[in-house]
Amino acid sequence: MRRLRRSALPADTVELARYLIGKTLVHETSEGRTSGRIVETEAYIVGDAAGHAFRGQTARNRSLFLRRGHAYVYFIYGVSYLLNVSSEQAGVGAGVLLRALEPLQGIELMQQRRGTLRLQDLARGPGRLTIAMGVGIGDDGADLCSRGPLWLGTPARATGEVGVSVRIGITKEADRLLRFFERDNRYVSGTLRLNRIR
DNA sequence: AGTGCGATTGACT
DNA sequence: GTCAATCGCACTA
Repeated sequence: MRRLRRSALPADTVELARYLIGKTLVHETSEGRTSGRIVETEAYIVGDAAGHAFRGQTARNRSLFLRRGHAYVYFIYGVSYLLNVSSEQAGVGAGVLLRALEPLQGIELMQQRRGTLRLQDLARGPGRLTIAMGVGIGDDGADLCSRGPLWLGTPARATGEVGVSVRIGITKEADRLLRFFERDNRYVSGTLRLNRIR
């Protein structure tokens, strides 16, 4: 498993969201290494009313405006941290939300962090994903394509068919088909109906 | 300074 | 299946 170069990342938000399915997310901390296959993403594109960059750059969302391949981490509902990958050129605000992982390495550590043994629940859902991976607000702005502790890696195995659906949990722009997932993967979140869609 | 609400989760019927 | 918890942020005044 090797680090993905920035030049390998598609320079378009939707293409990147699809591209990241099957790739790996790795985090190395003092507790150990955790990694997982990315099995579900959502694109938050330029001009998207549901995107955090829609009203321009602020202190909170500035990482979304970094060139592609940087982490944007934010706190939501007073409960969860969510991880995005910035997706456009510097100064343009857009990103890809990582919604679910299939655990690969450090499963015991993930179980400890999540307080459950169920593999299927370790990183199914964007808030659970960050807990399992030990990702927090301190990782906001991290470059995922440099030699840092948090990085994107090449696929651990072949990627299955990629499905498309509407995004989950939003009210604005709710009918856009900007959610991507590996079909028939049990670590994907969402309802059966959503995940049947091609 | 006050207010409304959100890219969720876990508990509960 | 439904629903409350919880708090930082952005917007209004």
